[in-house]
Amino acid sequence: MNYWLIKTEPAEFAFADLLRQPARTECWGGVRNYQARNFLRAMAGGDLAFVYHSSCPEPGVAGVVRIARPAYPDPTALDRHSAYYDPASTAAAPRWVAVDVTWHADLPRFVTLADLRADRALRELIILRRGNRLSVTPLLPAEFHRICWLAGLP
DNA sequence: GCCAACGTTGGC
DNA sequence: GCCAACGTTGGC
Repeated sequence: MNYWLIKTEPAEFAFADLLRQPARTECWGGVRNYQARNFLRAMAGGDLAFVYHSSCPEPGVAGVVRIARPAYPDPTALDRHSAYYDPASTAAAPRWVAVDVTWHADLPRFVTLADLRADRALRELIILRRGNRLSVTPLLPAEFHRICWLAGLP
């Protein structure tokens, strides 16, 4: 079991929007950074990930998803009408990947960015590093469980 | 391979 | 809107 943190802009797609998707499942694509892509590739079915809201009035951790389907070619990269279309990616040689994520748990408490920064146990969290921009990052099991605790999960 | 220019991210 | 930080691009 591996643990992850994935970013989204809630104005585009918020954690709560998962509840309105068929089977509470969404294709998580559009990642266009090689390091983040490699983390997507490293995900296994059943892994858990926090969904983090960024570029919004209250940045922070909003919920937990489970990886329902591991990496496959990102359909948005091949779709001419998608904002994430990449002409350098082809069906024969796909450059980008997506995973499917399924709703796993709501959080009793929204964990703000300030909460994360204030917690000494989370000092090494990748997204707290200066200048970090990765939209997909791994979490240590201890970090995952610490954030669960901050969120009021059992 | 270097590196300047440019674009993007994301908190504030 | 600002700006720091970083990734990518492309000329050389």
